[in-house]
Amino acid sequence: MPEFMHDGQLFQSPVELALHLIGGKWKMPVLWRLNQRTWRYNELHRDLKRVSHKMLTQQLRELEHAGLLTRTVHPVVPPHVDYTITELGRTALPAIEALRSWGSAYRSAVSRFEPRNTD
Amino acid sequence: MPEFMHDGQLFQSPVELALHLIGGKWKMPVLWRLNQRTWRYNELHRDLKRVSHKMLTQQLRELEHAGLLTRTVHPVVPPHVDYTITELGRTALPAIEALRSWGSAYRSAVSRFEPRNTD
DNA sequence: CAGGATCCTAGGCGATACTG
DNA sequence: CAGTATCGCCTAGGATCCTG
Repeated sequence: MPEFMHDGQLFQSPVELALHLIGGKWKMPVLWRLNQRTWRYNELHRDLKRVSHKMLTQQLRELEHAGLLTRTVHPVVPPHVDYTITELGRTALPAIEALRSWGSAYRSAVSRFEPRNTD
Repeated sequence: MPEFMHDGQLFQSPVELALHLIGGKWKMPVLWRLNQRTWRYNELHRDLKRVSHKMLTQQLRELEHAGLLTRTVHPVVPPHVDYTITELGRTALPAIEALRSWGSAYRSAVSRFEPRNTD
C-alpha cells in the first residue's frame, strides 16, 4: 500500500484520501441533501442547524474544489446561489449510505445495553 | 430525521454518529488492520507511520470505549498489550471498505484530468 | 514495551462587521 | 442573499519526560 500525493498532500491509503475529501463534519450531510435536489445556500444553512456561516462556506468551497458539487450564481438581486451535486459527487453516495447505515445499526446494537432515557 | 443523544453528545444523523465513532484520522486504518489479525501497540505505531504516540493511544481508547476493539494486557515484563477487533467492530468493515473503494475510484477518475508527475 | 502526565504552540473555528 | 475579511479564543495535538 504505497503512499501517494493528491493536491499537494501526502496520503497513505485511499481511506485517508476519502476522509480528507468528504470526512469533514458537514460534507457528507451536504452531499446527502444535494442528492435529492439542488439547494440554495441559506436552505443548507438552516437545515444543518449547528453549522456556522464560515464553516459551511469553507466546506462548500472544498467540495467544489474536489469536483463533487457545482456552484451556480444567478446574476439577480438579491443574489441567488445554488449548489448541485456532480456525477463525480454521486459516486460518493454509496459510501455515505454505508456509513449512514452502519451508524444506524450501531446505535440500535448499543441501545440494547444502554437503557434509553425515560425521563 | 430527529436529533438524538449518544454518550452525552447530540447528533443530527446516523452519519454524524458514524463519523464521530470511526471518522478520526487513524481509526479506520486501525480497524482495517485489526481485521486481519491481532496487533500489538508498537506494530500499529510503526505501521501507521505519521501517527504520534499520544494520538494513537487516544484513538485506541476511543475505539475501545465504543466497543469496537478489545485491549488485552498480558502480565509479563516487559509489558505486552494487543488489540483485537470485536464483533461489533467487524460490522464497520463494509462501510470502511466502501470509503476505501470510493477513495481509490476517485483517485483514478481525477488522474485522468490532472497529468501525473513525470519529473 | 505500553502508556500516563505535562507543557506549549499553531491554527481551527466562532463571532462580528463589511461588500456587492 | 451570499460571501469575504478580520480578530481572538481555545483546544487539538506534538514533543518530552516519567512510571510499572
